[in-house]
Amino acid sequence: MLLQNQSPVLRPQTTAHLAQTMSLLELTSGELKQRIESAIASNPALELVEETRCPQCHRILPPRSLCPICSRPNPISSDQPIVFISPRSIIMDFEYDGSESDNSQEDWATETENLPTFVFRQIAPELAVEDRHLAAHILSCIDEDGLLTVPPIEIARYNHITLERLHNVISLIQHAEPTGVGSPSPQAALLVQLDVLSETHNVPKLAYEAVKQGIDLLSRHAYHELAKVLNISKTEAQRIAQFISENLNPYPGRAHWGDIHQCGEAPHTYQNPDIIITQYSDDPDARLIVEILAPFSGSLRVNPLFQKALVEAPADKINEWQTDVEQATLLVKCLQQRNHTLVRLMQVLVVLQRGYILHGDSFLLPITRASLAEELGVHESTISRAVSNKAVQLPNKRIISLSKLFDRSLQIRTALKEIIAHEAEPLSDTIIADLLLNQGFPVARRTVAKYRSMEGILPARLRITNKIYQENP
DNA sequence: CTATGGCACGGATT
DNA sequence: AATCCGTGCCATAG
Repeated sequence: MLLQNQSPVLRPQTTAHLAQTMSLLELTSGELKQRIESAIASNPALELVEETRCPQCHRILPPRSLCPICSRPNPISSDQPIVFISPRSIIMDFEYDGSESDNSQEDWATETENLPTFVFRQIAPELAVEDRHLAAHILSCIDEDGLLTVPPIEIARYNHITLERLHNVISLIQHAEPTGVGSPSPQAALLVQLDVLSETHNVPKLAYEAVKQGIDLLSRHAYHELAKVLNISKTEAQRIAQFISENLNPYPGRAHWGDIHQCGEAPHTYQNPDIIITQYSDDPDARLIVEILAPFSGSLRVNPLFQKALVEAPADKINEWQTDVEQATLLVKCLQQRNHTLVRLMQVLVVLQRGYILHGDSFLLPITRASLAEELGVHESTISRAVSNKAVQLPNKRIISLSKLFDRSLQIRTALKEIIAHEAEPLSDTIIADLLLNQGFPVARRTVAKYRSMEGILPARLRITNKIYQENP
């Protein structure tokens, strides 16, 4: 019966199988959840079986499986991490208490970019119902820096509304966390931040003017000119500049993503993890535990009862039922394939990047997707798909994009930041390139320049001699 | 003359 | 096949 069933199913659909596995691979757990929910809703042959729990640690487990952690004889230290699919679903609850449930929610909730979601949640209560769609639209236009790149007029025209109404909504967005998000320019973001800051803190009187009139001077560190414009002394100007660079952020979107300024519990993070890495104990040699989050508790399978019933199916239904079973089988298989791939991927990856996972940016090894693909014996595009769009939570509670583990330049960029942070006097790009070479990073001078601008570091000429850097790990 | 930013090419990524 | 990123070459600013 099995053969009868499967050969006609699998042979013609091998390509479909492959294609579906691929498409499942690149899904976030949240997206996967939706995908599976809709599949279950439309296909009676699919069944979600109940979860079980490990008697010792109460982890939720797939049915009939042993707890991957408690069942290990020696779980404490080993090079090999424990990697497993964890059906606990701490995932993606985009609902906020409002009575919101219309289509605009889908628009943004399914996006993998979560800064918009984060902001939307905050402003939702204050938002008029008819402006929700508008807010979602605006938020979707925000770039990684948290700035609104599309000119407001275009948005207004597109939605057929007045500029005034648009500006009301934008202003609401700007005053949400991170303050200034959704501003059309760094300058506007700074102004909003000053505005908010002045309600609770003592803001230098001229800071506002400095930003308003001297934004370009400020960014070039041209203090004498700034002083002239504001009609104050140069040291005054420097003080104001200092205040601004310490308290304001021209790119509101960058603040929360990478930096480690809050070490406590994870604050609002913009992205829900797909993978969670924890340490078994405080021992630095302790084994790493990698949980790949499945989007539902329990596990998915083809309903055996339905399959049995197939034999006695009424004549008019038999075709329909048959395809249901076929599709269900396919989906389950693809899902297993996805999980299998992810597990193997993480197993290798975690071993390789252990240093980074435990000790931070400067230990990141430059791994290429291609090399990993070779090691695993899969096509590189498979890795590429598996890696994209996924977020991973590290033991220190930071959530980063999985693709960061493949970032060839991060290690160098942190080294570069180190150098500049500790420099006694501004070093030119050429010298920095040499220093990096000594540390084992052969980078071109030109590239140093690029990394600098990436990190928002000014050219040597414009740096102050003994600049104090706020961000120190 | 030196330090940088812009443009374009080749390899990696998707 | 389209796109992104590191790099080399050249023009420009100081």
